[in-house]
Amino acid sequence: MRRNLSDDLADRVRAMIFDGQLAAGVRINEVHLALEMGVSRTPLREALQQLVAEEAISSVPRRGFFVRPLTLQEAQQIYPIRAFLDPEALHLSGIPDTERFRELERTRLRLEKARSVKYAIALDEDWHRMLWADCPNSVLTNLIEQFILRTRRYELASMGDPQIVRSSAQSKKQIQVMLRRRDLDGACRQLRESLLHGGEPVFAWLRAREEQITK
Amino acid sequence: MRRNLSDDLADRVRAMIFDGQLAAGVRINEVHLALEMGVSRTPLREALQQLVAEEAISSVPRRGFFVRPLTLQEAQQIYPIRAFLDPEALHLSGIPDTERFRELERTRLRLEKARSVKYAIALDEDWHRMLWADCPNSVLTNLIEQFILRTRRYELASMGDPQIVRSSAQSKKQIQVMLRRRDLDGACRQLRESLLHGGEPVFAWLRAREEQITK
DNA sequence: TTTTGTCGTATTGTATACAGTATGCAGATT
DNA sequence: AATCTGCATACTGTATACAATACGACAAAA
Repeated sequence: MRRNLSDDLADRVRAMIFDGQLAAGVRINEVHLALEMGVSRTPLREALQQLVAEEAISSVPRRGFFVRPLTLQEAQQIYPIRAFLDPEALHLSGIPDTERFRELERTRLRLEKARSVKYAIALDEDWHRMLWADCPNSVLTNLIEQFILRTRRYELASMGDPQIVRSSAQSKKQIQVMLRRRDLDGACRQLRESLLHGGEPVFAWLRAREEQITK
Repeated sequence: MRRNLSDDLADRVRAMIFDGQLAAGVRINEVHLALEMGVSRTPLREALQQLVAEEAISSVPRRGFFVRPLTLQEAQQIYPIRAFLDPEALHLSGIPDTERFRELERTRLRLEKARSVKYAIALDEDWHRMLWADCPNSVLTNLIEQFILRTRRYELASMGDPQIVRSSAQSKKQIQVMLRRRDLDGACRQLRESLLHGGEPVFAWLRAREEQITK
């Protein structure tokens, strides 16, 4: 099904935000950006509205669209939410089948060897998606996908080194072990812990940065 | 801060969907609707995109916008989500202060006496909002607000009688009692149960309706 | 009778034009 | 010097115009 220009634009602008081409906090000039992207303002505005719904940008009536800044406060609110969404989805998924176990392990190993940050983050996301791949509640999984986008932005910004992403490798292994033992509740608890602590490097980075700005 | 026309339109169209003026499943004719509302297509389309983000309508490229149908399947996915979002928010809010207790009780009493369905639903929503009024995680509360909109549509459609809304009155009372006893965890559990069962009348209505359609 | 193809029309997608408003600067006023 | 006021300008908000496409009706062929 062919998509609209607006949808493609949303992807492109999101990418520009994620890789810093559109810096956090800046005002988006619709005329400039439309010209730069070779489209008119109408579909661009529609794309920007989508990104507003994703909370990637904000809209101030009669002032324009702004790339939302990354704040410690927001990060500290987002990660705890994933910490109960993901386990809930895992719980509804049940114990993975053998095929899924293979995929989990394969992804985990690739993640250990990953060199680039972007790739490591993508693998980390994939690993998490596999945990609730069989979740029958698609409203819930769509919700998690939304939050994956929101956390991705923070992780891309804060991780200068794939090392940090891999720091959660140990807990991944542990979760897989518990699942293999068919201890679903235990795995959920472990996943919750993992996600709660997973935000720490991001928080640290934000704290350091906010102190820099203050001084 | 003055809002844009698009935002007002979003409210108006949402209201038209909620009260059935725009029936579930129908295709939205942009030209007609824009004419009818006395505006041009541009801000109307922007409004419709907002409603797409709220999952009130869906968009099929080159075919148009459609009012999303109400399905048993979706209802059965939405209510369980609120059943863990709301308690989480209550948990983060902590025990309400005395002022909030008064508000809770006042709202609960009004709800018992409510005559119209719309009013009863509004009071029910307000009562729930008060439970997590002190929740510091605004990302979470915004999320719940989104889901309140989604459940509201189902409740407005299914409840021909304020009686049904009041059916959860007993558990409200119980939750308040537990909070007064400063048993936060107990109240959260009770709230979870209440929300899980709260969907039942809606499910029953949808089941009955879907059978009607099938036969 | 069914199917397929073509054409006209209605409708969405995109571009452009116009209107209204926020912003910054120059000069005036205290 | 500081603040205010008016104006020019750049930008967003909305309307309109144009392009592309989906859909239905009708006709021709199997």
